[in-house]
Amino acid sequence: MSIVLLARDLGLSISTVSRALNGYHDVAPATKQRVLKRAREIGYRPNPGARRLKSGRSSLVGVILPAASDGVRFVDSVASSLLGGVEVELENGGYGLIATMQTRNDLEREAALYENFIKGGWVDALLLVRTRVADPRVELVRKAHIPFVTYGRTETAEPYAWVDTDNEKAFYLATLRQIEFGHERIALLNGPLEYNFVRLREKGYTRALAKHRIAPDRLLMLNGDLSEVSGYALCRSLLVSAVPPTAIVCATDAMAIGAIAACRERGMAVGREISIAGYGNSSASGFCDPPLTTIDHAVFENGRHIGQSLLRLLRAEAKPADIHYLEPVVLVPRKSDCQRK
Amino acid sequence: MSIVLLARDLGLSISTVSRALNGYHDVAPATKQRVLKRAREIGYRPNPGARRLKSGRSSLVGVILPAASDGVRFVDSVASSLLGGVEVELENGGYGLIATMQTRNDLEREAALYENFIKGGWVDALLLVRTRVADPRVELVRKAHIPFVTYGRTETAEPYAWVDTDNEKAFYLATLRQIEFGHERIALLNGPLEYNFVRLREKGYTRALAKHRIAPDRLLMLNGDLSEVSGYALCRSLLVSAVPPTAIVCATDAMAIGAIAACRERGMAVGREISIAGYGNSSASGFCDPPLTTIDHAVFENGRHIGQSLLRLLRAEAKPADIHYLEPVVLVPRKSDCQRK
DNA sequence: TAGGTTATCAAAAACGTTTTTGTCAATCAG
DNA sequence: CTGATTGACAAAAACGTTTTTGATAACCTA
Repeated sequence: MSIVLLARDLGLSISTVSRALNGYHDVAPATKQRVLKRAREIGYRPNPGARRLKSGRSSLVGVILPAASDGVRFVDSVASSLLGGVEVELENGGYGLIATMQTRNDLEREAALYENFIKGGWVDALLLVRTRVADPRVELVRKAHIPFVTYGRTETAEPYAWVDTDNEKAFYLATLRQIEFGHERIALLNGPLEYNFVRLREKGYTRALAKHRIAPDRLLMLNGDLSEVSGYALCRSLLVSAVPPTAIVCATDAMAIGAIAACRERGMAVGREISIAGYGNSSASGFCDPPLTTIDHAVFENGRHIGQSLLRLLRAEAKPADIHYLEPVVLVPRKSDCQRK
Repeated sequence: MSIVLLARDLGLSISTVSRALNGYHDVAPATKQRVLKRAREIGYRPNPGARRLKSGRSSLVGVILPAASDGVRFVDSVASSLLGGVEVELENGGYGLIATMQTRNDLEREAALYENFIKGGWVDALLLVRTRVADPRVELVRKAHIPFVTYGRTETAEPYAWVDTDNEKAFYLATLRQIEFGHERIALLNGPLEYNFVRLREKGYTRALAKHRIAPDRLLMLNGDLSEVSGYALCRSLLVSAVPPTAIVCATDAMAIGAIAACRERGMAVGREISIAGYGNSSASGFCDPPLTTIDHAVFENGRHIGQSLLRLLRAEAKPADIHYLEPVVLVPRKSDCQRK
């Protein structure tokens, strides 16, 4: 019974205190200041359950972090920066960010988890990460009539709010660089095809090839998970093939590091005899041997854009269809790729 | 008005429905089944705000994830596995896990954040990660009278519930291995001294030295953050010193990878001319050149222990003082360390 | 000066649960 | 057969807010 105590202490009614606290205009400026001051002194904190119950708002944005399975660990790669950026922006708008984990990743479980999270009424808006090409989550969330922003796009008819990194451009650039180095047999070590960013990276790759009239070779486009192990295994299989590639672009720095290990094992000098590029500009990428040519993308900035977008949606300042942001990428040239021998 | 709808539909009173749903014993088994069945059909979901408001329980455990600053990125390293383990166990007990981010890491902000999180009343229990030697958070949380478990220990008089990895043992083992290789000048690249695990790793290191009557050399015990950049910089400074070490044990695999890069730069063959070991058994550690000798610790298992401990605390099956678990570690020998030349 | 605005505050009704207390019949012990 | 116990349900009072509606006085306009 906290607000009544505060009201009694101030000699005011609960309603006036509530309205003062929530910045309504029908309370005298002097009283408002008095209430605010006393509330701070007394350490008054509105009960979020009660507030949520009455007003239907929780001032919280939610995100469900995908399971760490198959080497595709969202949390371990960019979550920290991304969510940091989101949080910073939301904080300005008076919102908080809560996350929960998705331990299993079968579809039924996933749907149930999202249902619970939304219907549970803990959050006012949602952030969807790791979007898939066909992603049932966006329909699910849309039906719940709760504002949401996706990090990464998906294939759906209805418009929705998204923020994404320019994956296609990234792989267009990386591939183009290899072509300019004189390479023609360029392999692509990519991730699981269900993810939308994987498709986009493939698209960028093929577009670069097409520009220079190089026929894409299906045998050079391999898909694994995004881990070092996978990069190692796929690269190995490439190297023993009849006509091995002279350059390899990888979906992640981790894969590239695995690929480098595979080359080393076969006695091939990466950055001299074979060309390798990664993606992500991970902290390790500058310290492997040779230092990895990679793509830098501003994850934190993406997070901030997401945060701003969520606020605009929550304040009804914009419609989902109006919110699209594509973060540019920049190629970081280092020593792992080279002129064709 | 959801439970009243359900009650009306069933021709029962709200109280009976509520008691049936919450498994009280004063409702006939037949009625209970009927209620449960209909509730599932109708898709009834108790409003968590209302429940929390009335009962004071939210069935949620919270964790605040530290900011990604100074290269010390908790989220990016172990959070995914750890929280996965926690979640899996909590789920069995009917609890959920929610996390929020700590974007700034000054002490006042931190205290305010924890205050809000607890007093806000969103969670029934707390998980504290990244414990420091003197950690104001445990006092803060204790005073709030909310059950909590720490991942990592801290120095405090009062007993508390903790789960930890055997950091001391890990560095005892890693250092011992170097000594057995014949090394005497063994450097330690460690993290920020404010963290408790950093102290413990130092302790393990000095204990191993002491066992073989090697005087610890302060000039060989360096502290940075836990990143590749830091490992690189610190190793570099060591190599140009008057009497460089012949072996280096590092607080993280990332630091070790940085250190390897520094050695390579100076033309020193790691694993032949100089001995380097890491910690964490990160996915990259097996693929660097040379593959890194490191320490494996079961993060997911730790998470499960934390989850179980939280449940025991929440059910008042145990006192905090009774909950202590030290996860064993295992050394993973690879090629980055070697006999002294 | 009379009637209508406006500014400032208060009363009271919700929001959807849980929990305490109460009711009524059926069962039991002696 | 009677008084006490138990089993199964219902009534109603909270929990701490927000919001709708009302009230009062002070201020305008004509």
